[in-house]
Amino acid sequence: MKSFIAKQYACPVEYTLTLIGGKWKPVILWHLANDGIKRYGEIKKLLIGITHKMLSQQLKELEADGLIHREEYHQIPPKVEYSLTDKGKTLIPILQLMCQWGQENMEHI
Amino acid sequence: MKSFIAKQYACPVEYTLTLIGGKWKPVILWHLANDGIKRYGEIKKLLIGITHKMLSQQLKELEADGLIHREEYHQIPPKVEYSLTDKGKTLIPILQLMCQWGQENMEHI
DNA sequence: CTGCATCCCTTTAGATACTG
DNA sequence: CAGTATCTAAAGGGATGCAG
Repeated sequence: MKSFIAKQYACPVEYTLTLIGGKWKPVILWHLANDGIKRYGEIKKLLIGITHKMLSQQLKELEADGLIHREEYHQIPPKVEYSLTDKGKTLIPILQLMCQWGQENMEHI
Repeated sequence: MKSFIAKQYACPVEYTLTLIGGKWKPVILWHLANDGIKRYGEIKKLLIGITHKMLSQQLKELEADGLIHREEYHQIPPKVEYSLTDKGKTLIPILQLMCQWGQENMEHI
């Protein structure tokens, strides 16, 4: 999942999934898509069960892939806000489709 | 990724990704969507680099999740054919969207 | 040809502690 | 409040051999 390493993809779907796949990334993107700008701490409260380390890591990767924007305010205490970039916003239809499909199918578990 | 274990999902997207996420599943589904019925060996030839173990595992999980159908012919040598179920076919739009998004964005790497 | 089991190594993620 | 580093436990995936 190290986005900066050159890699060969057999299929574009595989590439897309390296950017938005995984346990946390889609949920992070989903919240930013719905709520716009969010602070680090706010995101952490929304993602029940995520560890501090994981959230930092995921946000860092999403930023490196140009999907989210990181705005840092140099204050004490620090304050950092995250939001979707234009590229990130183009993923919303995909997230919506997956969300819809999940809702329609997961109830039969 | 053990699909038969009860699990809580914070978001339907997460559930969807446990079914179609990962390195191989979307590609397998993609090929079955395009070509219809395929034999085990044919799929293996299409997925460059996949190991024997991985393919068996992924196919088994996809079958357990009701996304693909497994038709076994009791012959010597054995012959097994795989195809999408109706449920599996409902995923095609999602795969198409992800494929399209990947094509439009991965060229800028 | 297709599938399962085992061994083993690599990768990933959780817990904890520390910095600005 | 936000982020980093380290250590460790657990999961993932490759290679190989055996079975129907």
